[in-house]
Amino acid sequence: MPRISLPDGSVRDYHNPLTAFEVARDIGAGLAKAAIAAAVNGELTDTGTLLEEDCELAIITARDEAGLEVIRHSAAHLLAQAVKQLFPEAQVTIGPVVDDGFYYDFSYPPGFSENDLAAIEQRMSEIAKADYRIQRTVMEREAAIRYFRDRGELYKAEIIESIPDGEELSLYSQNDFTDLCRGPHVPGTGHLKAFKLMKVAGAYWRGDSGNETLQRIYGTAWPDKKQLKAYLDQLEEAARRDHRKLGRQLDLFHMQEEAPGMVFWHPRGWALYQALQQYMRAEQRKRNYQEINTPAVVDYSLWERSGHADKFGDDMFAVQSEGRNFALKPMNCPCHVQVFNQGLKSYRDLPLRFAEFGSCHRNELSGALHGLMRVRAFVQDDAHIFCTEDQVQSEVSDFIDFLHHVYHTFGFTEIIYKLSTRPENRVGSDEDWDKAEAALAQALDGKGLDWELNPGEGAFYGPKIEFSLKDSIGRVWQCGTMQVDFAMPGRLDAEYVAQDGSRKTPVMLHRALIGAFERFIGILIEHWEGKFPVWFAPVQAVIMNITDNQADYVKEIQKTMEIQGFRVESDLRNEKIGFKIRAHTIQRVPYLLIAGDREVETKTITVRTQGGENLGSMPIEQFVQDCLA
RNA sequence: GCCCACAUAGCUCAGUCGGUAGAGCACUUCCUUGGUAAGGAAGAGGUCACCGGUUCAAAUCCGGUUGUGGGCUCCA
Repeated sequence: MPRISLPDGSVRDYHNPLTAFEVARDIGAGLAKAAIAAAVNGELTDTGTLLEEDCELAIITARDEAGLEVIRHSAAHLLAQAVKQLFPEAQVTIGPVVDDGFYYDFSYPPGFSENDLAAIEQRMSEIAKADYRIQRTVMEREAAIRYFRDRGELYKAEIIESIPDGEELSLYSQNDFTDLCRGPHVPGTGHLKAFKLMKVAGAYWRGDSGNETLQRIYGTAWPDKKQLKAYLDQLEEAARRDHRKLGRQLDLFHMQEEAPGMVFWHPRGWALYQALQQYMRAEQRKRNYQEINTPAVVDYSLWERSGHADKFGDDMFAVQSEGRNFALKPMNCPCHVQVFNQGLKSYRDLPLRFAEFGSCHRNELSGALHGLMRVRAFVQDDAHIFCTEDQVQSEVSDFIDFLHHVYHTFGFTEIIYKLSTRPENRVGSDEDWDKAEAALAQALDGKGLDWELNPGEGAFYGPKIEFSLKDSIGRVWQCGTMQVDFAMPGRLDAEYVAQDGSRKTPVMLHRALIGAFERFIGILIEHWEGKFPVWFAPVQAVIMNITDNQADYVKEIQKTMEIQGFRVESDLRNEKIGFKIRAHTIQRVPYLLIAGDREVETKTITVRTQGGENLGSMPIEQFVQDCLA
């Protein structure tokens, strides 16, 4: 005699056990038709779940966020069924829901091509149209292993073997296809109305690059066609912000075959770079960092002593000269310790903060390169803080304030915080790790930040906080970092004289705010869609004449402003003013200054913003004061 | 590095069945001196990424290399 409580507060009594679907049908035919899952006492389950006892029941439809996940998960099964029908020798592995969609990994050594996707998607549509019922069954572990092994699904059998004993194993069947799955799933394939296969990619079995490469097919799925279209439109919109496209359109930088993963900065792009560097330099100075500079090519023995040769090895560019082995530095830390080691340091000198816009080269895997986001030559806003253990937490706390100040200046509000803790292979005592991890966690908590724990992901020498930002299509890129290091100062013989006259090894904090200039600028280009604020814009204003009569006047104004340090260009081309305005608007120049006979006469310029607003005529001094200063 | 795809003029892209290449924008010259998102005309510009193969003939078909894009792994 189950008593069912519904979300609207109403209660229904039934004489016999019944399924969630039957309750929905009892409430209304429309709800029954839309039902794709159910929440029983808050737990998501199938609409076919039998309700035997009193419970709270919510019928989940495609409008619910949980419903969307169910749809995507079922779409993954739909994909797997279609693939098994078209490619019977393919083996299924896993098919989870991801942001905006789903994927399914198959073992299919011949590989899928993009042409196959169209056929698979076609078959998916047919299966969806047939509206097969999706049924859940439960199986014993051994029976399930046998079941999948008999069907040649060795990966599935392996997955089941790795599931702990005692857990209930559920299988979902639709027509000729059965998959191991926790569920829940939509009641029938007909509920899957709007999906699209996006791409095929390689992926490693169990995420290990030593394992077999599986074929991963990505897809997206939505409650209806309209939402699917909105999503596809949004992707197209995001592509317009792509920093590689804008980099070309705005003439900021280029890359070419002869220097894969390395950037040729053009005048306008380099202006951005300089603006960012000068800003960071000024902010660091305010916070008592001392700027240094260290060599880009360093004898390999230093990398052996620092431990990087072991861990970084192949990622370093080797340089040979006169029989000596050098490497282009992949990071700056060992060099900073060399600066620290010059002269005897006292505890009174700590914390000592060395900053360097350090040029690094890393021979990244060719497949990892990605526009400005992942390059082989980059400059970090790197700094190393040498301090005592007691100073760690306050330094970390100050650093987070610094980072927030900078990120907010650039308009970033969505920052992802991750704390990575001790890995299995590590140096340093457990007490050291306890202290360092606690210092980082307390600094994060002290700021009231919402952070994520990454257990075991820390560096071998210490724990770290990662600060990440998103690009235009939501990909997450790490920018800032704060790492505690117990190992390197000792390995490289850094020490200071403590209060009691003894020699002690300082703690070293590795930290960067923007991370790599290249990546950060890439993110900034996408963040602002190339419409940089005036202080940051490569060209802050373009002055243009109406006719040749004003050419000298325009040149004079350009000179005046350049002397004051502004980035100003003139456009004296024999073109109509509308043409020039269009050209520089497309180039995202914040201010367009127009000079015709009227302006020459009154010694003014007429100001138009990038957004098309007319600010009227004013003397050049007023423009500088109101708009540029 | 691995999987899939792509590479044609400075840029964005056409190029069917294998028969030696086309547009728009940009560029150069001339006309036009025009007041807030494209004035007009003419011209120049390509060993179709590179190397090899098939063929009477390759931008086109096949193999390889390099680079790029989307993922995986790795990472700032």
